[in-house]
Amino acid sequence: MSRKQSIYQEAARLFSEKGYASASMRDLAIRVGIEPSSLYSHIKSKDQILKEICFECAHAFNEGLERIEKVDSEPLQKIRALIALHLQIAEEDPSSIVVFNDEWKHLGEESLQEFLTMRKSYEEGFKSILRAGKENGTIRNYSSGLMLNTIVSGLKWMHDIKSNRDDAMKLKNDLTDLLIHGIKCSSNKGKTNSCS
Amino acid sequence: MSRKQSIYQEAARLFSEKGYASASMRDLAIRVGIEPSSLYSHIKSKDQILKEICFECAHAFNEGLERIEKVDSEPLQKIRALIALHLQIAEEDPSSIVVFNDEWKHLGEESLQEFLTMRKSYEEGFKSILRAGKENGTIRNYSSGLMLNTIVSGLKWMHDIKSNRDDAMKLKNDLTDLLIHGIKCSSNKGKTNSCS
DNA sequence: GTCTATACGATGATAGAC
DNA sequence: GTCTATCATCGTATAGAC
Repeated sequence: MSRKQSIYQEAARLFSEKGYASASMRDLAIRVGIEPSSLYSHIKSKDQILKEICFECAHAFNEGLERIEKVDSEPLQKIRALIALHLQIAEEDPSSIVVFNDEWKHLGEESLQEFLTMRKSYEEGFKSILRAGKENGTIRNYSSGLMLNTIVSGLKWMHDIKSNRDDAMKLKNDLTDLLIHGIKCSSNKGKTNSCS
Repeated sequence: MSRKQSIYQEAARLFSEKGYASASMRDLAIRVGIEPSSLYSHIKSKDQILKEICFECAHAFNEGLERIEKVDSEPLQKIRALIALHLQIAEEDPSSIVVFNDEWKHLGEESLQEFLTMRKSYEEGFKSILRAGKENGTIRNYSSGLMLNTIVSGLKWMHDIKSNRDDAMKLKNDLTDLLIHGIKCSSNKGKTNSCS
């Protein structure tokens, strides 16, 4: 692993543990094992690190969404796939996802706008799928914003599940089922308007 | 409102917006309308403000839980009451709840331990109710930690619902139903083991 | 209680030798 | 690329006049 990679990795861990504002470049240098000033041979600034971490995650979500949108399947199956996407991204890089979730507000003005635009775009795609499910009677008639926010928030604690737990797979399946049960229409013998 | 009260109120708003570490006493002084040094005639330190905000919320949750535990009602009804408690606390003081949710990790060593103990106690009470529901067949057989975390996380986004929205009540009811649907056993004609 | 003045440590970042 | 040395700035908090 290159020094640059190691800096980004340790930064994600540090930012996720202490928060971006409380994490100093001196802390980071210690973890990397060099002097603080040496960091700047590899990175431009502290803000730049935050920016890259946040946008890498944002791209992962938006690309995942695009992939899922293309598949021809039921809305409820697409929501399952989106939940799996969240769990997969969180499992692959738990530190980065915490930074993405909690520290994006420290992005600079211009980056922040771009970030929020990307988030908005993701949320709109997510809600479109929910709406399609409401229209064909497979998803309950709650506000799509309500369902979006509840599902996404309900997934945010999962990063602190150790992925080496032997029951990690069961946990992920159960969490998915719990959330799906919350929005799924209990199909009453094919009647499409059986949702409360 | 006393100056001290106004300092705490503005601090909660400031900390919730910028995060505890990024919020400076100079920022706070500007919002209150006095010089930074004057703050210290009313408060002991920045840490002290954080401490009071966090523990006030923590007490509200633990007292609410105790109240609910005493009532003689079905586990599922108690979970409904707990959800209502979260929504009520968030509605009463949205800024403080954000600080409670996101900034507790900046508490000092000794306060942090006490805070985590209180949280643990709340979580154990919450899980006991879930377990009772699993045992009498009204709540699905998921891990109680899984259900606890998903419900509590799923409620955390609600603070940015403006309480003056005319559909705020419907949103709260729908959110409650969504979460309850997730954990409720679909009762199959009285069979107690009808949970998947 | 509020002010002015200030102590003093920590911060992000740069300059320049090697 | 890494170091030592350093800068300018901002942080929390205190002292003491009014």
